[in-house]
Amino acid sequence: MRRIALVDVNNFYVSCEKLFRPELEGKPVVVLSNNDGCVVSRSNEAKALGIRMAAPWHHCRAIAEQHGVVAFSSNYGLYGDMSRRVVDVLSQFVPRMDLEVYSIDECFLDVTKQPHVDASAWGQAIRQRVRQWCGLPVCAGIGPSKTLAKLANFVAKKQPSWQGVCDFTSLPPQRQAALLAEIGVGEVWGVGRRLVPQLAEFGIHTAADLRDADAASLRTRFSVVVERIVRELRGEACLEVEHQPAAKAQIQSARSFAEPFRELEPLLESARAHVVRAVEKLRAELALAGRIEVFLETNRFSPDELQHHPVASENLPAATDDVLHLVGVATRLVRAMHRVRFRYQKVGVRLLDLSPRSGRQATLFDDAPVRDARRERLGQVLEAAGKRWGRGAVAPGTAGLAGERAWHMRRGALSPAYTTRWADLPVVRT
DNA sequence: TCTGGGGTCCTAGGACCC
DNA sequence: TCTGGGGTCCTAGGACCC
Repeated sequence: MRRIALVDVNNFYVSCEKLFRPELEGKPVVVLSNNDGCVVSRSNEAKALGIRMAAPWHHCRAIAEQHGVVAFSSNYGLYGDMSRRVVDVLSQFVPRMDLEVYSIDECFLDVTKQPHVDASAWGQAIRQRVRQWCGLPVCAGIGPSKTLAKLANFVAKKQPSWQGVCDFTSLPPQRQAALLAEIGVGEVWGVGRRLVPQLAEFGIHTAADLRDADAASLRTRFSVVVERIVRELRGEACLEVEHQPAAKAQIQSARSFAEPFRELEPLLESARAHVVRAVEKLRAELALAGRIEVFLETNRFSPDELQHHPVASENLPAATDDVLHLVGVATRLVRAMHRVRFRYQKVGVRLLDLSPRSGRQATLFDDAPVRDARRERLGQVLEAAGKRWGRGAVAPGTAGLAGERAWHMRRGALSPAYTTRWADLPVVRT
């Protein structure tokens, strides 16, 4: 039987912030999304106050003030660095081949080949070492499939008696069934809020109900995805632990503004900056884009606002990572979509049809290998400058330089870059 | 006043081809 | 008046994840 562990950090972003602010222990703390828009991480105390995941922050203001909730803007530099440290520790417990970094705060570990008799003790050892070396609390769930590992992790987190580790594989079948019967079907990985009421029509309310449902008829009614969830719940590993991340199919850069704009110019600047950022990511992927898409959005949440959500895209004559060419195309697309009567709240750029850079395809009428070489050199220089002085330090004309943009985002409560900037290192007093 | 950003996968349906 | 069968490719939309 396969044995797969899911290890994740509890309340990850909040735990990172609390690590450097120990006086916040026991206090309600939240971390907000970009633009300080939504709550994306909550301490247990904040959860207890009824602050919901993804709740708009301005809806929580009253309760936050009343209970002294401490809010942070998201500090992805810090979280990314802490994430790498956790992965480093986990790599000591399984070969790199058997480790999948699934998200910024979660890893799947394939422990099938591990010789330990007692997976719970092994999980406790992981907890102890991550706590000691990174200062972060983690939980572990172990199951015969990824879906059951996820559920075991959920159980380990919710029920204190497990002490943060639940090995589903070691439980007798009746005990497994009883656990699954306590868990709402919406907690199952892959069952979202739309599916819950539709499954209820089939009399499926708990994880146990879903496991025991007729897989074939669910496939007909829904899709192969739901069928696969059923099989995974039965202990059949349909999903592998993938140690190598799959090549990206698309790259996106988009942001809401602090204030909406009618004018063309800030939209152009923003779109160009998104192209620059997307190309940075593209180059980091060692990939080329075959198509670019640009979109504008008005404020979807405002019923009084005139709505406009145009999308425009263009196939590129040859797959490219040429930032100047892409800026030119994006500029043209934004100009064509923009209408002055709307107040735009968001601009975004997507690079699609990605292909590996090594497989670069010249066009039939490729007339300018010399220009290509110069453009390539320019791309490298921009990339190096961005790494050295920070993103947006150097940008193609009128992409707007960092620090002087009218369309910045709100980030009112940002914590220091404790682990990634010398000036922000915490000082230890003796 | 104030509602994130970045992804993936699946399916249905239309256009088109032989 | 009759109007196949099989296939690909593309796009839009829906659902999910963190």
